[in-house]
Amino acid sequence: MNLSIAEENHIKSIYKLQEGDAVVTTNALAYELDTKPASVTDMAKKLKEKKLIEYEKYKGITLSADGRKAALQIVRRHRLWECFLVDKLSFSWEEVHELAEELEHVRSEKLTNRLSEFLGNPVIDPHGDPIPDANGKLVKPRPQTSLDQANAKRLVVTAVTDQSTALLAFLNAKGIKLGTQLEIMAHYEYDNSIEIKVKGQSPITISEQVAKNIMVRPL
Amino acid sequence: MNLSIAEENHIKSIYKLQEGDAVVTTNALAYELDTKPASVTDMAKKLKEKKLIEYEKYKGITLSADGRKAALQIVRRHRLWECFLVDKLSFSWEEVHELAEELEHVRSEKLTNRLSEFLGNPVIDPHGDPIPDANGKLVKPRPQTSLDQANAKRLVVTAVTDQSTALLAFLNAKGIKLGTQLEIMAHYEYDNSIEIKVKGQSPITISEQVAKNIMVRPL
DNA sequence: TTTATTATTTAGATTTGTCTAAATAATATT
DNA sequence: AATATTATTTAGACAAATCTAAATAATAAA
Repeated sequence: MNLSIAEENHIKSIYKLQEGDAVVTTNALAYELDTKPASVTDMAKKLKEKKLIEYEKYKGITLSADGRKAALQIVRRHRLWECFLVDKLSFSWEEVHELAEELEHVRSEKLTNRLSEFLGNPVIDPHGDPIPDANGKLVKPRPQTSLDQANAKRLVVTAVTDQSTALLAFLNAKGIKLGTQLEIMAHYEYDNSIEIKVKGQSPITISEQVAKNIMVRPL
Repeated sequence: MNLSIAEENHIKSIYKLQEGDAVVTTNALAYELDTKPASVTDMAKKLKEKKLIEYEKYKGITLSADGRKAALQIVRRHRLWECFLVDKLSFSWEEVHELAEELEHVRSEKLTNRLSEFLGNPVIDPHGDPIPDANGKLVKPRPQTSLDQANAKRLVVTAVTDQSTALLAFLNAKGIKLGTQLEIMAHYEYDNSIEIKVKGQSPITISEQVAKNIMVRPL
């Protein structure tokens, strides 16, 4: 099955939005791909034709077994290239996504596998996300860590360990709750405070104590 | 100036066929790109519009200064990726061209320059062709060598040192003359004979003596 | 449960890159 | 020079991927 770049991008985004088995909505996919809902509908018909997704009018999209396999290959290539860029070419976290976005579309199993070998068959990428192996097997989903020792840049809040009203009030005031997406802007060694940016807001600084009680996982 | 993949491929092929300053013909370019003359005409109009080529109806194509600059960047990327594939991922000569053909279209100067650095800023690629530097400067064109010690796979005949009628008759019979494109299929250590394939013909074996008198350079 | 709102799809258009078939220009042959 | 051949261009068509505007379905609100 030979996929175009557009088809690959759709498959990849469906995989991302599914997060397991959820049904993906036309609008959500259009937003994710920075395109229009009408375009997504067009593509959905095509991908259904190719048996890569399950799709019925107005009922949303899920990947078929074949679609999931394809998605995992694309994700594998993307994350391996990110490793390459960071480990070998000294790029930093935040620069690599865009480049990997292009490199991932070079569809050669031999290249992919040799690249993986060259990198020492890494199992997580620089953002903390797991890299599927050649058969599409993923290592167990990355465990959550407390925000103060997260090593990925973009995170999502999964839990808050201290349930004190004081902390919850603070988090509430800052617009932080379960599922909130954060970006780590800086660590300040002096007091281990962390500057974070909540999606769509301006950056704020939080103390080590607060950070220790916020559980996160890489986005 | 943001070029599409199709535009880049045309620019690159024009550069290749120009070999310095020759005028490139619509048919030759179509053949090189495995496309149709009508398509080349269409693209020529577009590239002229973008001021990357000089082109007048029925008068053939040459690169403009800007076009040459663009071509050199593409060639640089292509050849660096070939180095990477051979030096780091242990691919062999003949496998890398196709892959580099795809990788070359990732247009990021930063990536290109870091890759070059990572490889030790090589000046020739695995086929013996020079790699333009970040400014588009090429090291002196690779010197011709005799066919028996050529280390690149695809070659073009540049001279024949022995002018004996016997040799010329032999070459003539085999369809080999100045400008003929050859491909080395195998070296036989036993008697240093070489199996070569003339473009469009079936492979033939030539003796060391003949090979010593055919001068070639990498294609 | 009717109405308003939001989500999704359809219909038809657009852009890019390509093609075929026919027309025209350039070149070679007689 | 007239004619044949080859090279190139034009005209019109097509597929892929996208879009806008309008129509329709699903969902939420009154």
